[in-house]
Amino acid sequence: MEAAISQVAAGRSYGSLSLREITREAGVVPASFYRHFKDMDELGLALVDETCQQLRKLIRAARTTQLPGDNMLSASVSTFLLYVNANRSAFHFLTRERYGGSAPIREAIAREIRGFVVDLAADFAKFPHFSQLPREDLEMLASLLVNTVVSILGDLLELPADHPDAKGAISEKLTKQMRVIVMGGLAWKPGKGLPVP
Amino acid sequence: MEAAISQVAAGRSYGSLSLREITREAGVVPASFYRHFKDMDELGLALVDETCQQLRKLIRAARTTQLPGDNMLSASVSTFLLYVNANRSAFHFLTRERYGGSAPIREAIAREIRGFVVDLAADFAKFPHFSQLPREDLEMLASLLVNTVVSILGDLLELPADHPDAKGAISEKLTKQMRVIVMGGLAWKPGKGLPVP
DNA sequence: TTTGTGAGTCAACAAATGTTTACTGAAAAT
DNA sequence: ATTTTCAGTAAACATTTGTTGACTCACAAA
Repeated sequence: MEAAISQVAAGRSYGSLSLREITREAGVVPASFYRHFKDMDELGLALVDETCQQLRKLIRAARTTQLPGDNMLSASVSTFLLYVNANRSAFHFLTRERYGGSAPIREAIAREIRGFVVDLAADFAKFPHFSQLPREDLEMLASLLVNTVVSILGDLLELPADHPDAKGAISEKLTKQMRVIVMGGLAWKPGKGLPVP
Repeated sequence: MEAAISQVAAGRSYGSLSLREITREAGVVPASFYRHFKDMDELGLALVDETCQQLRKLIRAARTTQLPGDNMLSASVSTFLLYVNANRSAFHFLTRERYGGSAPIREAIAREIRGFVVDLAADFAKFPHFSQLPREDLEMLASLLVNTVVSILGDLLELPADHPDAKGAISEKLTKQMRVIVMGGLAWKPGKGLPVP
C-alpha cells in the first residue's frame, strides 16, 4: 500500500500503475501481490478506506477540541493545512483519484465527502443563527465550504513540498474565502431560490 | 482525438489509455498514430488546447451577451449547464485530467483556469460596488466562484447523462451557492484578513 | 511433535504494448 | 506530367504485463 501511494504522490495516476510496478517498489515478487489483494481494484479501495479513516480521525479530534470563537476560521485553516503537510501523499491520492480514478474508487471518495458535508451541516445547526434554516440549505452551505477547502487543497498539492511563502498566500486566501462564505451564509434567507415562473 | 476523448468520457483515465487502444478505436493501425503526434503526451496537450479553446469561445460569447440584472445568476447557471450537457465528453476530459493527468496536462489546465479567474475578476471590477476592492480580493472572489462551479461540474458529470430531476437539484444548488458567495462578496471589506500577531 | 497457515519465491505463459522500417497510394504542388 | 507530401498499411521486434501452479519456510496452533 505504501508503494502504491508513494507512486501516486510522485505524480502517477493510480489507474496507470501496473501490478508489477507496485510489487517492484515494494521489493517483492509479483505473485506475492495476490496474497494480499485479489485485484488492483481491491488495493485501490483499501487505500481509499485507509486514507479516509485517518482523515476522519482528525476531523473528529478537531470537532471536540475546537470551540467557536473569533479566530475560529483561521485557526481551523492552519491546523488543517498542517495536517495536510504531514500527510501529503494520502491527500495526493484522494485528490487525484476523486475524479481520475475508476468508478468504484470515485464512488467511495464521493461517499466520504458527502459524509463530511452532512456532519458539517449538523455542526452548523448547533449555532443559533443557523438553527432555523432547513437541512437542505445547511447542507448547501456545508458543501460550499467543503468544496472550497478541497479546491484549495488541490492547488496546494500542486506546489512543491517546501514552498513556505506560496503556502502562506494560499492559507490566507482560503481563510478569506471561508470568511466570505460565512458572511454570505449569515445573510442567507431560505426560500429565495424557489422556481419563479 | 475523438477516440481518446470518448474513452475518457467512458470512465477511463487518459494516463491509462494505450496508444494501441486509441488507434484501434479510431479504426487505424498503431503506426499511423505517429503521423499525427509524436507522443501520448502531445495528444493529451492537444486535447487540452482544443477543449479549452471551445470553452473560451463560449465564455467570450456569454460575456458580450449577458447584461447585469436580477436573475443574472440563475440565467448564467442554466446556460452554462446547457452547454455542459452539449459537450459532456470535453468536460469529462478536463475534470478527470485536472488533477489526475500528467504534470504538463495538469499545468495546462491550471493555466486555463487561472485565465478564467483573472478575466472574471476584471468583470467584477466593472461593478461600482466592487471597483474599490484590491485586485487580490477580486481574484480571491473570482476563484471562489470558479472553484464552486468546477466542483459542482464534477458532481454533475458523475450522474448518468440523462437524469433531469437530479440535474435540476444540482443547478438549484449551484445557483444558491453562487448567491451566497455574491452576498458574502458584497459584505466583504478588504484588510480584515491581515496577519494579527 | 506434528500440522497448518501466511507470506514469500521461481519459472513459465500467453497477451498486450511502444516503436521501427519499408512499402503503398491518393491527392496536391510543381 | 512529374514529383512531393500526406496519411495510411504490414510485419516484425523487444519489453512489459497479468496470472498461474508448484515450491519453500518460518512460526503459531493442535
